[in-house]
Amino acid sequence: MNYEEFKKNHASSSEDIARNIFLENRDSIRIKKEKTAVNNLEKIFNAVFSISYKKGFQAMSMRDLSRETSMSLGSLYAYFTGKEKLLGIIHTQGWAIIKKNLEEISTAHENPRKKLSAVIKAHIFLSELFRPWFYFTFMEARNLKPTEFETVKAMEEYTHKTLVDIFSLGEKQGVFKPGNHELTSSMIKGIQQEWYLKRWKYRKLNVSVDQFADHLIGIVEAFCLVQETERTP
Amino acid sequence: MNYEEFKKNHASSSEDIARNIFLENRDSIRIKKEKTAVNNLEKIFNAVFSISYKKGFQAMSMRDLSRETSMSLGSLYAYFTGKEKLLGIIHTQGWAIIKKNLEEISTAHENPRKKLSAVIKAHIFLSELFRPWFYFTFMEARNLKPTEFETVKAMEEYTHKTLVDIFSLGEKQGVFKPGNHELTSSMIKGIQQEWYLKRWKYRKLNVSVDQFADHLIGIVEAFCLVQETERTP
DNA sequence: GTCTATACACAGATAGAC
DNA sequence: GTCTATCTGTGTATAGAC
Repeated sequence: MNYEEFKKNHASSSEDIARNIFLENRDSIRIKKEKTAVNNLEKIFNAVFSISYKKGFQAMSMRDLSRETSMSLGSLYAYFTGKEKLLGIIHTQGWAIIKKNLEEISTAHENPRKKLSAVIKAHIFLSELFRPWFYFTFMEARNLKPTEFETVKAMEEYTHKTLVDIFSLGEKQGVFKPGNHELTSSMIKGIQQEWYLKRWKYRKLNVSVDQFADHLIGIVEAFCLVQETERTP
Repeated sequence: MNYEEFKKNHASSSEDIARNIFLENRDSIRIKKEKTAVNNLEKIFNAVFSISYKKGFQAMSMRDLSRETSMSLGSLYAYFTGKEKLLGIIHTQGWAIIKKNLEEISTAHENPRKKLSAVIKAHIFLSELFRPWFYFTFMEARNLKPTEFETVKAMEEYTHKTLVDIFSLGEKQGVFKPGNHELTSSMIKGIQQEWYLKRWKYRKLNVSVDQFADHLIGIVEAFCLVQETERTP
């Protein structure tokens, strides 16, 4: 599985996401016509990502957002009740996207080695496909209300646990070496984060998402796979 | 070398740092008595880290800072000309600390394997020792003026290059396998960042900084060291 | 549905008494 | 050196015309 294939199976356009947000927040959105609402929501979220990427969500003023979307302040407030609500919507939606897609993948494959590489790749490909959502969710998590922040941490632990379980399974089957799987999994997550946090760096180094994913898998397998020589002495 | 040993050789107390900041910014600081200035600067920086950690530098108001330091607004402005200047001082000082210490280390050791592990460890230990500085420098880099932001990127490339050079040297000497050293180095940096960005997680997992560093080195060596069996067939 | 105009709170920053 | 009081700009948010 490479990125192109992954994209075909998992692509939801940013229009689909906007529609989803519209449907889930119909009560707080004052606009009733679906087509207009979805269109403008898409514009709004893109603008939020663009501005927040440069200076952070806190530093983004509603006037900035108004300028970037070419909508007036008054109009903006017809789409969400306030800046905090806007933040909440993005986080909720962001995690929904990630969760939905990751769950699909981690259940596939039997063989631990294949399972491991599939899950690691899927996570990276997903972060590439929804990069603004991943970046935003990581960088702006501090601004969340405690209850919302808890769901973020829970999600972090869920993806972490997925990896740990695969390592444990593989160890039991004698495919992976024993070791501190918690730590190994955390470090893998750190590298995955590197991909979407420092996208500019890899663009500059001319590294494709497939190269990046394969390199990571190479490192992980070198560390955890039981060597041929050890299995057939 | 473990963390305790490292600490003894490299510890500058937060008072030392405050003194350094005082000496380097004497012209913009209105307070003349060294003892008072150093004392209050220390209090100020600790407060900035504490508040920024929770809600970010942008969201921290001068009134927040006044409350946390038990100093009045007027007094604060005797120590720096404005909020932006404060940000600049922290970044400049942060990078100075990191650079000074890393340069000392990367010149030691001849053997590439030892050199690699020393540099990787040193970086992690340093980030542990000056965690607030590392965390702040990473999370608040977006708020810097372009010129200051450039020095941050330059520093990032400097530490990156240090690793790449060690891998190249080791490859030439037949100690390390050939491979994409740029990518390997980047991934190591990602893991190092993981340590100071998610400190809460490792506290919860009960992982010490020594364990973390050793585990990382284990992974890297499994991947890049030329195997015994390959060297003596 | 979208706009302009405006209310009101709070930000950063300074002046000047002590 | 430190304080209180205050200036001025900008922020979020809303009311009401079109």
